[in-house]
Amino acid sequence: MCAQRIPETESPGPMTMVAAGTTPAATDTRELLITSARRLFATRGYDGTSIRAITAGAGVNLGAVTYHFGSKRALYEAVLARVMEPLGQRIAGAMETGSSSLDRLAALVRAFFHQLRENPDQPFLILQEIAAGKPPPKPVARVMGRTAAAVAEVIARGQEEGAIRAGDPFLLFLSLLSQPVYMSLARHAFRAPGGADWMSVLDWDDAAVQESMVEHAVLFARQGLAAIPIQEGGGEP
Amino acid sequence: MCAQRIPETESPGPMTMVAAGTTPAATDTRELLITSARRLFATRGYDGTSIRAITAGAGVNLGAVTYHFGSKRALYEAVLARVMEPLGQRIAGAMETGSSSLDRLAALVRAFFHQLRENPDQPFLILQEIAAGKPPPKPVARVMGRTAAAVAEVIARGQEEGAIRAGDPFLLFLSLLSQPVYMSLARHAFRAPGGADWMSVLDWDDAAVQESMVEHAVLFARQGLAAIPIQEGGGEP
DNA sequence: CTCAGATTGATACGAACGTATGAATTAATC
DNA sequence: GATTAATTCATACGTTCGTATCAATCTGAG
Repeated sequence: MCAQRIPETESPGPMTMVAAGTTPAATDTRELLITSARRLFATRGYDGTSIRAITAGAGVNLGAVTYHFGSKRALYEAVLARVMEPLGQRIAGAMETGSSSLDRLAALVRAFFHQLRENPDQPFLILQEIAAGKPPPKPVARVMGRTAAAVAEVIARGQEEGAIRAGDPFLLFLSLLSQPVYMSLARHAFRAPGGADWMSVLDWDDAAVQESMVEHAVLFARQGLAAIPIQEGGGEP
Repeated sequence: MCAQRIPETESPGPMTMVAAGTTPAATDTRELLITSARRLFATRGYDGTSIRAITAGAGVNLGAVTYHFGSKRALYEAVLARVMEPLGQRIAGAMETGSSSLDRLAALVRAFFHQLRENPDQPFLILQEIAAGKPPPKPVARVMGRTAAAVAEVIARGQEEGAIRAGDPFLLFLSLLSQPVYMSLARHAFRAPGGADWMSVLDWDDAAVQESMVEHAVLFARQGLAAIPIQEGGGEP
């Protein structure tokens, strides 16, 4: 079985013709490239990662990126697609669990946390381009779009049932998502060398601490969503 | 013959000991560079911005960056310091206002929002390096450290008073901060070209929408912090 | 075995990068 | 006006980048 070129989701098909066939053994090179690129893009950023570093890390020839993906950019998108796929699946799974709307949303937060814990590089890969001012890459936008639609619907239903407070479902979705994303980011960002004293209280690598962080975020989100009267302004009760 | 300067840390005077009080008109170049660099770093990222682009944007000579800052990196840190300074001041101000702890923290969220609205480039500049896997630059870490300490103290006091629910003050601080940061990021990230249908509901540029976003986040944070009994829905520890 | 196509390999190329250098110019002091 | 330091300017250097090129090698079908 031989031969293919630039399969993946998007199909620019720059170079040779595709002799539609099964995946060749050489697909190994593709996988090696994606693995190496994922690691480097996450730790050094897109612009900070050279094709030479990627191919060297993968133990393949310099020309492999051009051959298998057509360009550095296309490889980057392939990495993002690979990264977003399990996230999207996990989110979809979380939205089908549980009984009440609030439970479903709590499951979403948990799913996000666990996904980001198993793939610590994920928030970096996703936020990188966004933080650099560019629009989110296609694979990211796609999964985020699907997620937002599904979550907003659950939120709207919860509002009808009276379990979730009034408010724009999309804004509530953003507030929800902010918890796992921001905290996973902080988890790595605040691993300061020399240990800044103001965060030395937390040992981010301790599994128990991580679990308590998840529970904290779930509780925070749950309270933030709940339809509960809260006294505004003023002082103490 | 050239002279050396490079203040290294941003605190001392711009350059050599100039005759007291007389700022050489050439300090303009420094400001022009910082302004141009800030804009470009925010919209293109550090690696994506060349010294040539910065100097061209500032209308000054190519060598100006090396002369006034010593290196591209030093200019970047100067930009960050410039950016973080008003943020830190605004935060400090917010923490001194209001009566109750909850109000103080609500003021903090509001202050963050308004700061980020007036400086839309700020989250990009701050998150860029973090998202690229590097530790947060010095000026960022400094302000964040001060903020975390102050906020955690207010939270701890609120907990003693019974106004704020139990929980790690630092985690609560992160949940609090996540609201303005994440939403300001989303505000720009989701300005999708072609308008993704799932977010077309929001017109991010509408001032009223922005204000409602702030109020939403404040309410979400307030509810999330509040010491309020919440009925546990399904399986919660 | 043969051979065409798929893949890998070594190398080249032009562009862009950060920085260095030293002359030209400006501003301040005497 | 002369002197000197501060700053600007034009240009050069060495490196690294993404990509292109094309020969070498591998693989499976006939």
